[in-house]
Amino acid sequence: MPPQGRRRRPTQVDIARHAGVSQATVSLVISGGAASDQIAESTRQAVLAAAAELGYSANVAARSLKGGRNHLLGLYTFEPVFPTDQRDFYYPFLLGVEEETAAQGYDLLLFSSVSSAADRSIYAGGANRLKLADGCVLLGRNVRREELNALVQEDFPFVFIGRREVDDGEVSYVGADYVAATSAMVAELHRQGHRRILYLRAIEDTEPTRDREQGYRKGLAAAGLEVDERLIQGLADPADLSAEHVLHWIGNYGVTAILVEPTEDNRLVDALTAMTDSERVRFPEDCSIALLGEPPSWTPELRDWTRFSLPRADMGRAAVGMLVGLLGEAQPAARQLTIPCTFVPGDSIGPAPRGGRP
Amino acid sequence: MPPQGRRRRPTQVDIARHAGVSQATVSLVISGGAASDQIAESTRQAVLAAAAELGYSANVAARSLKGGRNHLLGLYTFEPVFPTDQRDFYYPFLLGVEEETAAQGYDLLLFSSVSSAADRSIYAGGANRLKLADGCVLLGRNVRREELNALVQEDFPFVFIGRREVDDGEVSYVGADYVAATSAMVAELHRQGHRRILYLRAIEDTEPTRDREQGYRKGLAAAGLEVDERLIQGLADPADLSAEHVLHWIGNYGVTAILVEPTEDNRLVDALTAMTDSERVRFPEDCSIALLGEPPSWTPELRDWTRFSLPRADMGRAAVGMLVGLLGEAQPAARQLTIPCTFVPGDSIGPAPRGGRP
DNA sequence: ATCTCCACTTCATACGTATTAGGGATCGTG
DNA sequence: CACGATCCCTAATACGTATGAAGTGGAGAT
Repeated sequence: MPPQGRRRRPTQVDIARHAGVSQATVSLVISGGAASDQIAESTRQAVLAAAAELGYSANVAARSLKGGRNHLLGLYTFEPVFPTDQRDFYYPFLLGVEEETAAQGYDLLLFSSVSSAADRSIYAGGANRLKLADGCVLLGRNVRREELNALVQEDFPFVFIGRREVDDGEVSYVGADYVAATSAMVAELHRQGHRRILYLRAIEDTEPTRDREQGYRKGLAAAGLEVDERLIQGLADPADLSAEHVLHWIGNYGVTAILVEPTEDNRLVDALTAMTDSERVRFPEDCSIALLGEPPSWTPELRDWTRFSLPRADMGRAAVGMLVGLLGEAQPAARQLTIPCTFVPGDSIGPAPRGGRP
Repeated sequence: MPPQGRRRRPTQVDIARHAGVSQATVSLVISGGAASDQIAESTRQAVLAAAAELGYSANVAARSLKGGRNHLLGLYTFEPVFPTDQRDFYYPFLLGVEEETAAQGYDLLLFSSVSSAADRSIYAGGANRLKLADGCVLLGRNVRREELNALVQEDFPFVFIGRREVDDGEVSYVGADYVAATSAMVAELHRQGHRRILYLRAIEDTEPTRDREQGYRKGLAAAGLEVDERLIQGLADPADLSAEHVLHWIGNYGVTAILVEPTEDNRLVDALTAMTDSERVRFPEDCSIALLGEPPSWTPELRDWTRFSLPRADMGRAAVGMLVGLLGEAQPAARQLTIPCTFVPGDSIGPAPRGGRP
């Protein structure tokens, strides 16, 4: 006996019975594809009427099990986006993804059910949850490498927002051109007379960090400057950045400018603001400083730090466009797209101080 | 011949063959449920080893096909949320919905694939798209009544954010208490000496508007004031609100205070700002003014209008909680929940001018 | 009248998993 | 030795859809 509490949702079989045809006919009418013009108009109408009357809607699971498309794109983030202050950073990506998904005629499936950080796994419960969607956009800094590898091995169609690499195989991505942007930032500082430029990088060795370092070295080379490895400093937590640090670098290394890699949250900006407020070191009079990226949100009362900004919504849109492209191909090959960043002049860099160490 | 381009992912059958057991045994081991302690330890290990070696991951589609539920909650908005400036209004709802959805262990399906306003129908394509999800949260002001009716008839589980009524049957909703909030606003104005209070309502006769009007009448009654029907004015577009209007009301009707129903976009605030800038009428010196709700986003440089604000994220969370509750019931009955609004004092109301008409 | 052809519809099956009823050993017991 | 009991496993089936093959009936041709 079927459960009588919640009425079972109607299936194609129900419609078929109701309209006096076979389930196969219903399928042909509903999915409306190539073979559907084989159906007589009267039959088609009868089926549609029955479907409307019974309130039919296709079962996604069955459809995608069969191998067909269900017109869902997934969005999966490796970090929790919504509850934290990171959301200000990720929201523009989401916007772009959402917008383009709608424009392409897909619906968006937000993978978010995680009870704890440990559960934040694509393969939670032994299953690749992403497979519910036709393809997936991935996002986030703290990638689980083994999962990314597995995804590539399964060759599930996905596009990463941000450049990513895996050991074997290639990842499709839409990335920001950190190399060029960082290099340009070095060039600008060099133009203003700086010769001792410190690069403050994240500890983790992720692609975005590697790209910035590469841009730093490239920029120095282009300017004809030597790389002093002591000027590449790792910082576990940008909140640790203090006036003491900066004064030490100025005094001991002759540093006149600092490039800082920001985080997706507000820690870096908070640290900078604290430093400014302490008035122990002035930017850019004592030292120029520029951000290799853009903190989450920019409110007008915040200081206009020199930086470059990512076209986040554009990247989201481009990722969806690429994904839909991949889905259309029989033998999809990985694609890569790099989008330039925008230089934001700001007011935290200036000419190198004259009194610097020679 | 299997397609060699996209390699087929291993299934339980593959593992079974590999481990020399049956598919059923694999399923028992993998899903690990109640009956899995029936399996000999040696067999279990063999299966797990084979699964690991082949890189098995369960197929969600098949799993949820078998089970009926797919652990998806839908979010459908009757207005386009993302590309417009309305998004600032709807975003907090989305936040709450997303957060609670994740907390409840569901994924969120955003229905957004609409190419035109005409397509913005639940029943586009003759099928109820919402049914892709186990249940759905609905949102938006411009509801399609006939669709809402149909949804209720189908008894598809859904919760509306905002109070809604249908002709027959009951809608589950999480609404804001506009009646109490508006009534309280009237009381506050009365306390400050106002006797001639104009209510500027939306033209459309939706529940939120009706509730505000009810609160207005209730507030007047509680203050012992008569209702002058001329003081209830409809405004098709809040952008039409001008200094001329206000001066006319002050001069001809003796109005000393105005209550305005805001829109989800920035039109009302723009109109108010324009009026303030024109300096033809001053708030609150010439006339007090308060908003019956809250415009999309509040940036610090914006004037601090007196208003009340909706606990939008809370409403989103509550809606999801209610929906999950409904899904858990065998015979779900409609539920209603009303959440109080917060009074924001602001600076646009003050004591009634003395020189007003008696 | 028989055959062909065409337009339309149905049959049969596959997709991958969960589950229930039961089958085949092995063991203990009478 | 026969019989049930126990343990471990498998066969069979259902879930809802899509699709290539096969079938049906009627119109037209021979």
